[in-house]
Amino acid sequence: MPELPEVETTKKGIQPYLANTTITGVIIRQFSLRWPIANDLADVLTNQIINRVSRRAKYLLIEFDKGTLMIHLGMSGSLRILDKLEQGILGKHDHIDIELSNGYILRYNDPRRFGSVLWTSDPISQHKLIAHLGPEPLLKEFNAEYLQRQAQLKRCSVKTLIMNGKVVVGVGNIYANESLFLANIHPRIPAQSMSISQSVKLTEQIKSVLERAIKSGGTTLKDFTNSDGKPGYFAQHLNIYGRKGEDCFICKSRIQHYKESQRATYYCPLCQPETN
DNA sequence: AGTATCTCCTGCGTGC
DNA sequence: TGCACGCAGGAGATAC
Repeated sequence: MPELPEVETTKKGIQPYLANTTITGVIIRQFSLRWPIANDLADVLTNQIINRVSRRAKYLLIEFDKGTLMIHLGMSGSLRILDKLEQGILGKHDHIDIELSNGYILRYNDPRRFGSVLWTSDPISQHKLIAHLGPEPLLKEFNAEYLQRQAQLKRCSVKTLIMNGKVVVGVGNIYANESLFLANIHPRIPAQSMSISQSVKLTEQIKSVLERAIKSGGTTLKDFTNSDGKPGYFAQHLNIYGRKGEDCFICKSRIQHYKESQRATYYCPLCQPETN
């Protein structure tokens, strides 16, 4: 399940193979993703030159003179660069191949098909899936003062707050759990009840956990063409996520679990008190 | 208008 | 061994 660090790692991995190449062909084997693939996508992309690859929230953006290809990996999507020897080996759920003038192929695989591949000729910042998004978590505009201000405007829990893409992008369920643990904040407290010092700790920990995950994801970059296409947090040490009933690494309390907005939520009752 | 719930999908773990 | 089942989750759409 790619979160922001996995998307960033993917961007860094594919960028060197894509920039300044021409798309020579596109093979689409499965049109039914989160949104249907446009029937003319292959025609639109073929013969276009890729200018650069960027990222906004969890969208990978492949930029051309005429527009942008927006790729979201959803829950289970991945992108791989394949060299000539690998191109004949087709795996299950290999939905799209984008053939490049340098001989490599960019292959999109997505078992659960929650992802999307969309073309837009709009200025990307004005696209409806992008325009309303909150700040990038690693930029300065995401800070304690900002988060505190947003928290005052919302009637939801602090966990729901930081997972809201209009407030801040890229904080998925795993990193929401981890950053709240590291900031010693109970996930269920009302956002409005957060103190300034808690906002400070929370923004710091969100940035820290994402930055560390990106760094560890980077270790897979060197064999990106041969990797399984799923770099990321698996290699990373998780303090709280998925550890229901196990002992907290800090205080040895038993880690608790409940569901919040249909999402698995974990916390340590001692490290993350529900009252201040 | 702001929140909460629903929804898409396949792979995996569990229990019989 | 195999089957049925429940669960997992990003985030837009839909329902309140």
